[in-house]
Amino acid sequence: MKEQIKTYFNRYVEFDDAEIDAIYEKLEEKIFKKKTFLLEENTICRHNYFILKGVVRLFYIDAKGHEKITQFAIDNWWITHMESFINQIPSSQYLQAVEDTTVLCLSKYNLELLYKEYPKLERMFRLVTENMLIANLRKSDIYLQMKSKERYTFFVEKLPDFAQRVPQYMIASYLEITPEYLSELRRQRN
Amino acid sequence: MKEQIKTYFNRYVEFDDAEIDAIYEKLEEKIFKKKTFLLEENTICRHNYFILKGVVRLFYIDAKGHEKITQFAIDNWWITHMESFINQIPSSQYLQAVEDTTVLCLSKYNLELLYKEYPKLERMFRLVTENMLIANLRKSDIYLQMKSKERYTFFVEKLPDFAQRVPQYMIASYLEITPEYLSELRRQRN
DNA sequence: GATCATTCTTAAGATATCTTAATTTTTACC
DNA sequence: GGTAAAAATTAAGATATCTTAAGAATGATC
Repeated sequence: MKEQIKTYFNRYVEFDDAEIDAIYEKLEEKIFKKKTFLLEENTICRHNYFILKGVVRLFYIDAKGHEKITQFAIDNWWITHMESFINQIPSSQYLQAVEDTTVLCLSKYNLELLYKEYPKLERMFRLVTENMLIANLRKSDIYLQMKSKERYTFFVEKLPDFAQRVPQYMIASYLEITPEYLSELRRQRN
Repeated sequence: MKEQIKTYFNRYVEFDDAEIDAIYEKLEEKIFKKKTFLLEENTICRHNYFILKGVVRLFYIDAKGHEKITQFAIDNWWITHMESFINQIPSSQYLQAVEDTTVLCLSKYNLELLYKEYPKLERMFRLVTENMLIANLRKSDIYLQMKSKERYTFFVEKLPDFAQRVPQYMIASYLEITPEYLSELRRQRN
């Protein structure tokens, strides 16, 4: 487990083993069974989660009572409700395990401690956050340019890791399509 | 001008005057006349721009030849094409002054130098990037939950600074509405 | 102040996507 | 292996939004 996080961290900034050990000590490993909530609506998100293995979704319930998925995350991704975690305010969304998921929990408190002690970590998260921002901007661009059908083929082709581990109605939700319409799109040849 | 950037920087991290001076030296002030391009499609974005005064838009031309605006920025905002700037790859979008605009240009090269010399800056941009990410996620949520009409009233009410300085067809583009349809929405009382 | 360019509006017909509701298929569990 | 729960499909009617094309209004320039 420590190997996995070490490999990940060193992709961004070089940490020596002592540093990794010290950081690792502040992380708590936890298992969330399928359908378990890592975070519920209206509660403050105290952790940023690093997924060692599994799938997690972030979603909210809309005015009509339907779930709308805004983010998925799998192995080697960080997931949290950003606004809630960063500003320590109540979350408008839920974080839930889509399959049995093992995570490393990094509390806001420990993170701030670590930032003080290891400025390198400031750099790492600056880089990680930049990547998240770019990914997010890219997602917006895709939704802006593509119709439902294209979004679906794009998703299935470009993110097979997700497409295979997540039920179709969740993909529909993430792609901002009703499950019924996605079903119709799939029927149209190809 | 230096006062303005000092105030801005100190909102995130405390810098002393010597540090501000040193950072300020690496910034180049520039004026872009209305309709001038700060960045053109297919070129690498070499700078991150801090807007001292003015309005800038980020947009691309879609398959049908229509301009699609993805971001606006006004006084005291950073604007760049993130993916192009961070990874120094050709940009898929244009950056253009909507009105006469004064900016401070921070080159990728100078930024990397400054990161090495002033780790505090690493922290500042980590925080700035987090805020950008949160703003972006929030924007996505809004587009997900609101119909065109609501997006428009939301925009006009919540961002009057933009609404007043930008022509209506640009607002339409930013809100992902055709100008014709926005016109119709406005006619519907209120 | 006239003229050209830019921006905004109007309206009719087209289309992508949703809603609802019922049915079928697949999966999970005792 | 049978039954209940979850997921996926089908179809008909409704609706938000777009497209096209033309005209009106506003603003900028000599």
